[in-house]
Amino acid sequence: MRSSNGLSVRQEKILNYIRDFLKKNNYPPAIRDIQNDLGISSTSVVAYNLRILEEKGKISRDGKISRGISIPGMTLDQTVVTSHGFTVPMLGMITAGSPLPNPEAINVEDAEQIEVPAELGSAEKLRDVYALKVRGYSMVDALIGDGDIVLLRYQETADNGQTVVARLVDENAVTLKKFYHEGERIRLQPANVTMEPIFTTPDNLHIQGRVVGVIRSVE
Amino acid sequence: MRSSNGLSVRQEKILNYIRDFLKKNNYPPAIRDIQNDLGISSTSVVAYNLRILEEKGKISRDGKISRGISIPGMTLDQTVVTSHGFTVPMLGMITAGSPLPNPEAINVEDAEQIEVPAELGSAEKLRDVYALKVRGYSMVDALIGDGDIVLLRYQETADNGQTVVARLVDENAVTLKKFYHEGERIRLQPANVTMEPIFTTPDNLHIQGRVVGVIRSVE
DNA sequence: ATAGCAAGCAAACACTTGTTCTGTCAAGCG
DNA sequence: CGCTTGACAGAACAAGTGTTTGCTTGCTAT
Repeated sequence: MRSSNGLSVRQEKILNYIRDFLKKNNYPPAIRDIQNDLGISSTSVVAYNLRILEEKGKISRDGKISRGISIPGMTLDQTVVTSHGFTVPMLGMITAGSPLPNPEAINVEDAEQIEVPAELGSAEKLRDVYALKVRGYSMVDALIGDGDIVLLRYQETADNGQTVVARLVDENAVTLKKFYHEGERIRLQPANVTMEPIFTTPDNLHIQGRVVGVIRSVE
Repeated sequence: MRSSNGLSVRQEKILNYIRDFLKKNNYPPAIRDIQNDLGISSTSVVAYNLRILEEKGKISRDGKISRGISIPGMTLDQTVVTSHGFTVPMLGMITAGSPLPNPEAINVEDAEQIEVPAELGSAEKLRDVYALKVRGYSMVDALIGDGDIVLLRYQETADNGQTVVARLVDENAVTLKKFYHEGERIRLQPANVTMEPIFTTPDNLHIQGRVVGVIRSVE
């Protein structure tokens, strides 16, 4: 049984194991680490599959040298707290009315990461931050336009006037709007004079994050 | 002889060697790698100094495990296709009418550098890019608000409709406006319905850059 | 069936590599 | 002067680790 990328299940497991091991320890695993932790009966089987992984370019090895495995695309970098941005996962697109996959359901590991300028916040502040690409013009009066990337901090509550990603449970829709709690009801206000607000109840609303930054590329 | 950080010369050499080795190979060096490449006579000397480096927190080790050295602050990260952001100098503030120091006169080296997401352009495209912080609301209709950081590519010409930093020679003023070349005259148009355009001649105008990106932090 | 082959198994082997033990040497100190 | 301590040397040892070899399996094409 093979998966779509042409690797056997075992090879894929090994590859993932190496990746995880590297992330965790910052040095590569030994063949016997792989063998034991994946429950493989013999080191030669691991060696055999590593050879194939190398032929396919998934890993590269420094022959004979212990733990001489590395994964192309993974590099050891000095993280300089002061001058570096941080990366946040780009989880998709948002349009008024279009469904957005639940961030927690998404494999954040696999999501494309985008770099965020340090000016937009410290590492602390950027915890639980993700990015969405905006489609449409419903927030132009809030200076958010089509094609902009919005940075969102995941939170389930908001203050009046904040711009939030709101999920309407019944409609199963997700939308980017300004949030106003008005007595018993919630008003979701587009920042565009030509558009009407949406009214709903707290029951029907799940806030999925609040806008903390905007990034735009001008061509 | 010790250096300012309390490490002996040899310890510092070892530390640097480990760092370099990691960058180069993406896996840690063995004690004998260190020994040979630094011309140290015995593995025990290396082990001795490694112990000290660990006590001082400069490295961390996974005892007994071969090549189990890592440097706190260096982490193995998946570099996504978007690789890294780039830094551009933050040269100051811009408001309609306020003077802007000539970018070439500024010591770019000394300017505060801000990090730019790779999404805003490749290294190639970001050549000659600088940043300014926007004061005022003259460009709100172009989705640029007070406090936004605009990224500008230095260029002396522009196409109609592009947002540029324009210096009015006679007035000795600098302003962020949309650029329109209309026959013999130039129209500098604020993106704000409540504000009037400025008309001038090509002689009196020096374009100092064009907006290529916007970064906003929302509190 | 039978040969071929990918994949796996088990054990033995040899090289790597960290550790430890025993000294040496110079500097600081009462 | 004898003692201690930091730094280093050399060598032997014990794990740690990659490789190799020979032997199954199970499947597929001939």
